[in-house]
Amino acid sequence: MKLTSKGRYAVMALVDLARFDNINPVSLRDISLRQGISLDYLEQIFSKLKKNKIVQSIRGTQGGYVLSKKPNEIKLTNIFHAVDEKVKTVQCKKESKKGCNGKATKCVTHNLWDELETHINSFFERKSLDDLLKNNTEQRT
Amino acid sequence: MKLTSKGRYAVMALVDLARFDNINPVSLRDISLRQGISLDYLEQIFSKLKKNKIVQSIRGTQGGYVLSKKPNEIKLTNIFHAVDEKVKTVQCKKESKKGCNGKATKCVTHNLWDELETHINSFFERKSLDDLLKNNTEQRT
DNA sequence: CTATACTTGACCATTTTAGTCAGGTATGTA
DNA sequence: TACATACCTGACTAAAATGGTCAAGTATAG
Repeated sequence: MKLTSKGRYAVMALVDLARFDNINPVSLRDISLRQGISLDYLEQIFSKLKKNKIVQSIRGTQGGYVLSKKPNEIKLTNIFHAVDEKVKTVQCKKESKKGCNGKATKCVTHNLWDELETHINSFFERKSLDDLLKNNTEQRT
Repeated sequence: MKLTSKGRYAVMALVDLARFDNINPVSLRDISLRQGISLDYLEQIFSKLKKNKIVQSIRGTQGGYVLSKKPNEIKLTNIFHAVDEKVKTVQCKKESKKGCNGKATKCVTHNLWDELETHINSFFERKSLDDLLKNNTEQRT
């Protein structure tokens, strides 16, 4: 089980954005430099964040991105969902009530993964961008 | 983030084992047939489980594997650890106190992933093979 | 002595990841 | 109006991880 860097980058970029977008729109180039993330990759990520209405874009010179909601309204769940970072625990398709792996019965672990998914998602559901902002400010020296 | 099938197979196989090993050692061939997991792949998995003293092997005709502890003493944590299924959240090396991604400061999300890891591990820590056995027995019709 | 079943290690196809590259298009400013 | 900035899109790709297979053993019960 692992968390991909796409999700991590998305969170890092949004924290960065949240810190500066009350002044001006923030360009991806700035985020790229500050966070050490490839510009081209950021563009892919922001394209998804935009589709999911987490950020808004402002084109042209001096353009950039701004959050489309307040930091405390943006849950990590929303971010991960936007960039397709999802907790995939089981392959067994949920639709097929019959069972998993072509067996007649549910595989013995089916319920386990369901529980796990719920457990993890509850964590992401609780955390908002705002929480991270605070946390980070405290840490700065 | 996803859970690989190696971890899932390991749990499935061990539940199977726990159900039958009080009678005879259970051969991988039987598990393979019952659970629909490739025999060759099972061998890889059991090699690791054995190294981590979760199962014992008995060679020869009528041989097979048995659990080396009681089901309630085998936590999911142990199983996942044995088959190298770990929750990898951050790439930033923990050793290098300096920071992540070559930055001078910790990346803003560093603590977040640590928290998440703890959160997930606590789930696996609570669950034992025994829990799954009960759960499964109840479900059988 | 032979069938069964564990043991080991090399190998491989496919998929996913983490990007890069090459073009655009829109728009504020000079 | 020109042009620099910055968003936008899609195709492409190297490297790693995944989910196995294959081959050649070794140990032991019967």
